[in-house]
Amino acid sequence: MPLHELPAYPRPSSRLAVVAAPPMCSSCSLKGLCLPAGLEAGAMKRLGELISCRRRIRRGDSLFTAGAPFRSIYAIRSGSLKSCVYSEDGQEQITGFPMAGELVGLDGIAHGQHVINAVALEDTEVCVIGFSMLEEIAGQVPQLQRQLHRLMSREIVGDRQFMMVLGTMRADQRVAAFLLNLSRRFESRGYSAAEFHLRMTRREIGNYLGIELETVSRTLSRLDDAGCIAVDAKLVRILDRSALVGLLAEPAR
Amino acid sequence: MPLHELPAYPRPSSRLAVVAAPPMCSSCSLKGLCLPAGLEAGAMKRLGELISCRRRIRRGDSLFTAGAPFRSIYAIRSGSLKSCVYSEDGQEQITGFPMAGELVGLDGIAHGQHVINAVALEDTEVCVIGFSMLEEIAGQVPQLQRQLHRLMSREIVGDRQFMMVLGTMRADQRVAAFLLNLSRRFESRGYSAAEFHLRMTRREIGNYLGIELETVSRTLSRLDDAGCIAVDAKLVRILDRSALVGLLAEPAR
DNA sequence: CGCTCTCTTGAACAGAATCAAGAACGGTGG
DNA sequence: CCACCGTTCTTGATTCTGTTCAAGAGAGCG
Repeated sequence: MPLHELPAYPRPSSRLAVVAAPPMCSSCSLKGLCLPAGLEAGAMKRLGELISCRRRIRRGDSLFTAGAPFRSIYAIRSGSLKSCVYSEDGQEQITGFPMAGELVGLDGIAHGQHVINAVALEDTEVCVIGFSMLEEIAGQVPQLQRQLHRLMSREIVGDRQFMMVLGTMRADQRVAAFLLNLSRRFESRGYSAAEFHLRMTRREIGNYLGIELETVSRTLSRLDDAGCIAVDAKLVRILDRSALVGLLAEPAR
Repeated sequence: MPLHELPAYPRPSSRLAVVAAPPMCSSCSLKGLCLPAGLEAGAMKRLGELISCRRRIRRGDSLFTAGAPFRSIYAIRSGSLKSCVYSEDGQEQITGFPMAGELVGLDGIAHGQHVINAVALEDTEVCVIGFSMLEEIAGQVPQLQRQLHRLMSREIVGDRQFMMVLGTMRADQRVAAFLLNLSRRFESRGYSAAEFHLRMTRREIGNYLGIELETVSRTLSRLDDAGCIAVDAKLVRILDRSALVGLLAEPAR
């Protein structure tokens, strides 16, 4: 069954935007990817205490916007987001497409208010984690502290590696790198690595990759013609993974 | 007196690469920028305890390389570095030019070993901060914990904002943004915002900005002709700051 | 059902890369 | 102190990748 038909998670029946039900990290299927990764039972219980509530964001709505006061970070339970920054003249730059199991909002720690915007690409649910409480408990539970640091560091590493994409790659390599990245992340969430649904538009992909939407479209068509992938609108199937990997190994721009 | 003639800090007379003398954050002129920023006396003392030693790196030598086990982070006392990642085929991507008062090595937390390389652009001195000890003391000193998180978050925010440069800007805008960024950072360290010395080559600037070194050279010449800046080899004077800022506001690529 | 947004594809154009050559600089050793 | 070498930098000519402009097809939504 293709990914886009799967209900990511059963919807709670409540229509409230904020869901009060205690989420319980220990029973969450994402615990291996998220903040509780590697925590022993006791530490996981402490972590559970501080997850005050869940919040649902409808497609197109913001989880937080630049300038908003920073109080919480968010663990994505289901769905996906785009995180983006805006220049003074309103130009958008998408800096990532966080998905289930990933943490967003870490940008707010620096100055006490968010610098980045997080917009839902589809209906999305997050666990709200009060940050001052998280810091307090992290001070008592070294495992949790370490995991928080690991995740922040991973963010830095990911950003740095993405600079390689923006700094050195041709358009077709950027698109290939993007598809391979999505594939890997879907796979580590238990979905197919070979077939997935793009939640973002060509324009958003292009913006993220530093190329125009027409170039994204053309590149996808060309990779399709070459038999590397099969594109049907937002549905992508990876037919020849090694060809994509090979593209990245090419001498580059 | 132009910046490049100023001795950044008095050199210790010892010729050893590792300097044992206790550095004392409280008396360091960079304490307002670095890890001790905002710490009260007690917390600063605890921080001082865990700075085991200083280390000097000669121009061209590495502070750490990708793959090296992660044990410490480093606070730059004087000098400057380039941090870079390499692809499997050896392609370099420079991800930043950290300077005095900034922290490097945070990339290592994620996987217990460094992912990034840090190479000295000039003779450089750093304070070595054992990370497990830092985490331990941060657990006891909330102020320090908060400051560590702030600095990691700042790293993330800076990376995201730099993606705007790589993703949306023309070559001349990238160069202008680069110069303005350097200017601001020199200024916050007490140096002139209008006149400074580039510690990196045109090739390194181009690599960082995702353009070719010829384009960097041409752009600098053009900005010079336009009267925005005066370039004499590695010495840059900013003559018309608002013109540079105006460039950034232009509709972009 | 019609509207808007998204996507694809083509043609012309432009900005930056590449190739090339010479000048300037910095370090080394005679 | 100066000649030499390699590296860095500048500048020009040419090429090419990707952008821009344009038009039509397709999909989603009220």
